[in-house]
Amino acid sequence: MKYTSQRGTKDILPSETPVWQRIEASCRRIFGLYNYAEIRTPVFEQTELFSRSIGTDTDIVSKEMYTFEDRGGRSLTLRPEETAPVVRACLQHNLISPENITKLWYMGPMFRYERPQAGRYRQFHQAGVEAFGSTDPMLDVEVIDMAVQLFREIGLTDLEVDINSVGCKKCRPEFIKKLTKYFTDKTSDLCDDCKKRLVKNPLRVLDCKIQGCQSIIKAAPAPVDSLCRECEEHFENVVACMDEQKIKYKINNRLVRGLDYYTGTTFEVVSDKLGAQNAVCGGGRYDDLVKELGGKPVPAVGFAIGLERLVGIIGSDVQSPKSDVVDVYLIAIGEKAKNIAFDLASGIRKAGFSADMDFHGKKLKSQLKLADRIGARFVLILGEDELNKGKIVFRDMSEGKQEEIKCDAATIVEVLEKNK
RNA sequence: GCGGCCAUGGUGUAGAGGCAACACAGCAGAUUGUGGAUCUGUUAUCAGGGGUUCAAUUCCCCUUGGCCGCCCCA
Repeated sequence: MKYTSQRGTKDILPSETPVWQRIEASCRRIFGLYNYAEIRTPVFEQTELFSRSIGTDTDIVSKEMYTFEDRGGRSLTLRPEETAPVVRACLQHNLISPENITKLWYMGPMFRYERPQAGRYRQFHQAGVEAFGSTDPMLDVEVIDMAVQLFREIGLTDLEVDINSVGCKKCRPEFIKKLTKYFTDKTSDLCDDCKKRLVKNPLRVLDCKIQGCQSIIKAAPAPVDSLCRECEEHFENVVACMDEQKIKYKINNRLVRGLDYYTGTTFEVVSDKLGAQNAVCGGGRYDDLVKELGGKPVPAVGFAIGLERLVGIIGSDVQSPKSDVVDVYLIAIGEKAKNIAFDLASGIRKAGFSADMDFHGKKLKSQLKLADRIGARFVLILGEDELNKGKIVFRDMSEGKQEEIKCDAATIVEVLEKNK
């Protein structure tokens, strides 16, 4: 094969689009129920927007961005995530302020240059929300609840919500200091990766799955124990509100996210049906990002859902919806009949019935076979005999009965309405 | 960026150092213009390049791609 889709990219074929459409419809519905409005931003932005917001030392920025120079010498990057572009758009169009709440949702392709594997692609799709303008813990819970409701609507069970707090600008540095101190005299017992992490991003050591490290991590200080008063109070309120709303969750004090802009609450929704990449949804608070990108300080919470992963979970346990059937299949024999059929098809469609016909000049038998295969409910047959009589055969495919009716669009539509 | 496994018709799979097999799908046909069943026929330079050999699709190497894992993330 000469041309194939590029590494890490995938065609979503007609057999799969119904699942996608269902998910997309659910997203629209649920986000709408919470009064979030859709926003669409370009797929590329100036590179600096991402390096500034996500953090220069993160994996995303240091090695996963699709960055290129355009003909005008600008450094552009295909968006690896959507939070920064949404903030940029909000600032550019004055959509947010500290005094008002702005609730937005988005859906679309993201790009990250990584080795593809289960649940990971170079072009993948996310649907997400961002709520600006309040530090209210209840807003955190609203956002989490929205994700939970969405998954429920889609019919997913046995998902787990993990939450944690990574602290703010004030208490996080303190915690990192504490953590580094705890690990320094134990470095030799840590795995090689963790030794690197300890220097690059000490928080990530908490996330290590290696057994040897686990035993050390167990006794390590947890972020929740080092929160400042505001962060602690905020987190307690989030948890209390989750309880009140009866949203099931697990406090996971090893949950650390890889994007620098997160502050306070972080959460993930994980599924055990996904293999190594088990998070379907990730999010949290980012109270400093708007200011860092040049706006007034406006706190925010949001999440992103990985649509491929969602499809990955659903694919197995939800029956794929039946493909749409066509109402009428027109069978014409001969050029003259074909012309008339073409015209009739157009009239039938105008009345709101779907119609299709043959473009191969096949025999009656083959055309009938085709009509059967595509699931046509009715077939119209126009051959020599009918043509001479000014009639057309109207055949009900499931009954196997047929009758001759007058060959004009109005009569056909009338009969269709009657048989609906 | 690193590691493991893999690469045969449209699809899913066999196969063996010397004629590439089977199933499904597709198309055509089984007496004139009637679908779903059955039967018949038909569909492959065995991913690309190099090497070993009288002979490679089979063995070896490289490349590319796929799947999975690490890292990280959705």
